[in-house]
Amino acid sequence: MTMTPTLEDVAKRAGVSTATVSRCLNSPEKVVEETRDRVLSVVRDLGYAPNFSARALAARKTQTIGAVIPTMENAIFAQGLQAFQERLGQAGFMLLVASSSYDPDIEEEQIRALVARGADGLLLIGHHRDPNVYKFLETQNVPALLAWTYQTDRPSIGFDNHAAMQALTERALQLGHKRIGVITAPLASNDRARDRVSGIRAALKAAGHPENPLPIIETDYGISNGAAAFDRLMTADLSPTLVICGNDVLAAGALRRAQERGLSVPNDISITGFDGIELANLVTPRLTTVHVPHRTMGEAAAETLIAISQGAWTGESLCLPTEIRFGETLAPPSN
Amino acid sequence: MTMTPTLEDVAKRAGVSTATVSRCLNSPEKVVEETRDRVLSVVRDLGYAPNFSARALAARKTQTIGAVIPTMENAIFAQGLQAFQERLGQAGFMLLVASSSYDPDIEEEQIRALVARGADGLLLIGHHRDPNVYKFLETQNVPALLAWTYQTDRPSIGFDNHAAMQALTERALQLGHKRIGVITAPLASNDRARDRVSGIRAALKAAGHPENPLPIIETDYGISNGAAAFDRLMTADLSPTLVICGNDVLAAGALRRAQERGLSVPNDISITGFDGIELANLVTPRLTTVHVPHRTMGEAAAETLIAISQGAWTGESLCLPTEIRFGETLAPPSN
DNA sequence: TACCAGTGTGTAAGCGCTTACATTGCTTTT
DNA sequence: AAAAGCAATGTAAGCGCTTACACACTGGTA
Repeated sequence: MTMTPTLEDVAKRAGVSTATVSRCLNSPEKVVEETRDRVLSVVRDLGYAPNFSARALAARKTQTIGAVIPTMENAIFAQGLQAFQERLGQAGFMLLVASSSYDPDIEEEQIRALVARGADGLLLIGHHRDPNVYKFLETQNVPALLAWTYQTDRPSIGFDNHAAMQALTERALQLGHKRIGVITAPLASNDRARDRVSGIRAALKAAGHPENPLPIIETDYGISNGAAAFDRLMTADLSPTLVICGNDVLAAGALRRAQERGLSVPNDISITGFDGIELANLVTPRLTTVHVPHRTMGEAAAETLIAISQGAWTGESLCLPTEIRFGETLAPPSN
Repeated sequence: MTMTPTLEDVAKRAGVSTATVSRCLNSPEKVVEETRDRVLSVVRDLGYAPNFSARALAARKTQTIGAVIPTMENAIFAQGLQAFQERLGQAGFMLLVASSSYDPDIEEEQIRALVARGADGLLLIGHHRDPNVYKFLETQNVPALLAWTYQTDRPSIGFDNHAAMQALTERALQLGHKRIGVITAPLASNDRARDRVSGIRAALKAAGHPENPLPIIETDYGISNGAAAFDRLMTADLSPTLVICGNDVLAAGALRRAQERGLSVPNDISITGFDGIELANLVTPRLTTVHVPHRTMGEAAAETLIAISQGAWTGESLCLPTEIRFGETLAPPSN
């Protein structure tokens, strides 16, 4: 097994010191052209690539940003993350991604792993986590930016889940809906979902609705889960005229099952989503949903994190506007 | 600014040597319980986290696997990658992801970056790339596993794009289709797309079809792109009775536009997809498509890469079976 | 009692880089 | 012609870990 070439190998072969080779690679303007050409051609011949660990150890920075997201399968995060990584790449940063499967313990583990790997900064989803995690990040001096949420007490970049869902619900209530069901992602491990549900409750309360018997079905992400949840909602005593879903995927599943059950949407029943992913426009009829600017958020997150890592940051959280996108799944109740 | 604690800080505070602290962390059974407890409690107090770069440098392995995928936004890769990373995580490996936006130069850059970061192995999508890239990987002694493709000359794990598409096309031809159009991802930068199109051509040839005037529209990933491509296909002289799409997303876009144009699918026109993502089942009517076992592939890829990195690998490429999933978008031509 | 194996720790030599500082050999300047 | 400045390069001290090896102690065993 051949050893992979090191800086020293290059230096020896080019007849210079390791310092000069290092300079050729990192600040070429400090080396006279002749030397530089010679060194670089040796680099090419040997197929030399710098050892990142050694470089990071010596230079004390990694040009790496870590992100822990709940899942990669979710189109929401994928799109934002893609934008995030593109922007990072432009600035010469790499992205380390880990996913937690919505499990706080796994998330903490991943955060520690990313910090250990020398991430210059971290992107985290949502705001709710064990205070020790935040303490740990402070001790380690690793800045963390929260996304998909908006908080004033920590650096964050996202939107107001509560207010957005409240606005959508109010709109629906104005149409006269009284019997309402909710399908949401599991609340225990998902603060965005909780914020959205609290937005629904706030709207109900403001409209003077009885608040107790709000049927809520919690289920994992997935179209078929949305469909199953819809069934459960319909077998409850009260058959709703409006089903508010915590995200578009669940809504798409609910919509499909409604149609399979012979219900006409929105004539017999209204259904709303949240997120505004492409899927919302693809189903028939198109979903009425809350549109979230994912790309913008991802790009802004990258810029913010880079700024933080360079010590140039104002410390302001950013709240992006969301907007209700009207499809054809929301209408006044028929009875 | 407080310095983050090092092994030595812990050692000093616990009154032991750095070697002992290191042992407590990496092979606890070698340290007597009393010492270990003392050390670990100091670790906790100080919020110590090992410096990964230093560890990697000293131990000469990173427990990190890199992956370069064309895009994160694509549900196909997302699902496989999620499975990949889950399996890696179980084995104590981390995943470094980079995306290339389907650009070979960017891909090469990303590969170099991942290698420099000490990836113990790489997951790459597809097989076609500059020979120098493979040479570089060999020089660096970094094993690479190709996925979403099946090749016998290099370690790979995937499926036969050509054969799968050929099978689907043959099936369609048996129904009597004569006028056929194709919508595909850009061929230049995507060997899977090329393989699929060559599968179509092979089927046409085998069935004795004239091969030259096969209208092919190349377009980027995206539902609206699929729709636009469908329009272009229909404005061509020959209006097809069958539109074969290179992936489900393009197919979904084509389907939607067909319906918007007042065409009944599959009565007036048949449309097929490829990939078998959830989307295929969500549209109405459901897509007839080729189903690819993404999770299985992702998991197998993880296991293979771990095996390779531990020197325990048989060297066999793996070809997973695909299967035609019949929805309701394929039927005999009406005229 | 002297010897040994076994166990728990310490010592110290790297791992492959970066970078502050020292050195060399020119040009300029005075 | 000597002093000074400057540009290009070399020297070597780490960065924070892992781990081979050395060492000290224990409790058998001969």
